Amino acid sequence: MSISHAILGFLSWKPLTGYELKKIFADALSFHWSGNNNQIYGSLIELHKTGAVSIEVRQQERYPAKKLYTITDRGRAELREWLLTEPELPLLRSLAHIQLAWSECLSGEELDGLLASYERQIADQAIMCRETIRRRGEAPAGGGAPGRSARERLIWDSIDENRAAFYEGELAWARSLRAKLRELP
Amino acid sequence: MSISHAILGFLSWKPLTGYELKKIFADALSFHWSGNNNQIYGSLIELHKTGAVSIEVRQQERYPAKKLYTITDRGRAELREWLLTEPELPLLRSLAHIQLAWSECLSGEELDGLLASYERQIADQAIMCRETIRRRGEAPAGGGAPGRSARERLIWDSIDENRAAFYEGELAWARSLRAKLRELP
DNA sequence: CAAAGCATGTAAGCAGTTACATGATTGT
DNA sequence: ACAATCATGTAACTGCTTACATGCTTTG
Repeated sequence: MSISHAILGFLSWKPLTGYELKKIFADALSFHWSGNNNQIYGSLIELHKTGAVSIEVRQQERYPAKKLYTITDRGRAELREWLLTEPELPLLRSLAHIQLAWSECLSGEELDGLLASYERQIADQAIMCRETIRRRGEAPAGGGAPGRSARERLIWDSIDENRAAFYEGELAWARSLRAKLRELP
Repeated sequence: MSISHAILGFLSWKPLTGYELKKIFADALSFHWSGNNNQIYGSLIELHKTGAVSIEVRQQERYPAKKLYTITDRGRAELREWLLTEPELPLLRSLAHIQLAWSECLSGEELDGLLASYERQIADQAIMCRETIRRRGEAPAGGGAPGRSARERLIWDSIDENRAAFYEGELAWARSLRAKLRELP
C-alpha cells in the first residue's frame, strides 16, 4: 500500500495515533488521500507486522484507549529505501476531459454549461490552495514538523505551490477553450 | 466502471470489437487507461447486459471469430446523460512529490539525484506529447472519427495541448526547485 | 438533546493492474 | 525458430472508497 510510506514519513517526525494520522491526511490536501479508516488503521497493522513501527497503548481517563505508533530503525530504513527508488510519473486523470471529448453529442449551450461548471469547480480549488498557502505564511512554526530545515520548508512550500499552479493552469486552459469555442462559427 | 462511458463514446463513432477498443485505449494516452483485457471485455459484457450495446458475431476465415459491438439508442441516451452530469475534479497524484516531502532523510546529492531522475522522466513525457501533437498535425483526417466538426477537432487538440502543458509545467517546476535547492547554504 | 470530538476497527465494493490461458497465422 | 498480430476471455491482486459499528465526552 503506497500510503504506508507516507505514514512512515509522518511517524519519522514524531509518534502518532491512527486517529491523528487520519486528521493529518484529511488536512494535507497535497497528499490526495482521503485518510479513511480502512487505509490508515489497516496500514498501521501491516506496518506493525513487518516491524516498521512499534505500538504503545495509552489508557486515558475520559477517552477510549489509544495506540501510539513509533517508527523503528527498520521503519526508518524502509522509508529511506523508498525515497531512493526511481520516482514514478505523476498520474493525471480528468474525467471532465473525457466528457468534453464527446461533447459532439451536446448542443452549444450544453457544452458551454459543462465547461462553465468545470471552470467554477477548478476556480474554487485554486482559491482554496492559495488560501492554504497564505495561512501557512502567517502561522510560521506551527505545522507539526520538528526542527524543519530551510531545505524542507522550501520543498513543502514548492509542493503546495505546484498544486495551486496546477489548478490555475487548468483554469486558464478551460477559460481559453471556452473563449475559442465562442469564436467558432 | 467509468471506462464504459469512454467505450460508449468510441462506439458512438462506429461499431468496434473489443480488440480494436483495446488498441484505441492503449494509443489514446490522454485517456490514461491502459486498455487491459479485463476492463475492456468486462465492460463490454456489462454494457451488453444493460442493453447499451448490441453484439454481432463475425466469423472469419483465417482469424478467430470476432464480436462487433454497436451502440444502441439506449447506449446513446446513457452517454448523453453522463455527458450532462457535473464534471468531477481532476485527480492529480504524484508519488514523487511525496518522496520529496521526506527528502530530509536524504543527503543533498541524493535529493538532487531524485529530482534529476524525476526531471528526466517528465521531460521524456513532454517530448512524447509534443511529438504526438506534431504527427497529428501532419496526418489530418486519419483519426478514426467520422465527420469531425471544427468544434470537435478544437476540443481534442485542446485536450492534447493540456496534457503537454501539464508535463511542461511540471518540468519547469522541478527545474526551478532544483535550482533553488542549489542556491541554499 | 443533538452534534461534534475522541478513538478504534470491519464490511462491502469499485476501479484498475499484471499475468495467465488458448490457438491459428503471418512476418523476420 | 521465434515473435508479433488477431481475438477472446479469466484469475488474482492492489489500492482506494463509502458506509457501518461501538461508545463515552464535551460543546452548543
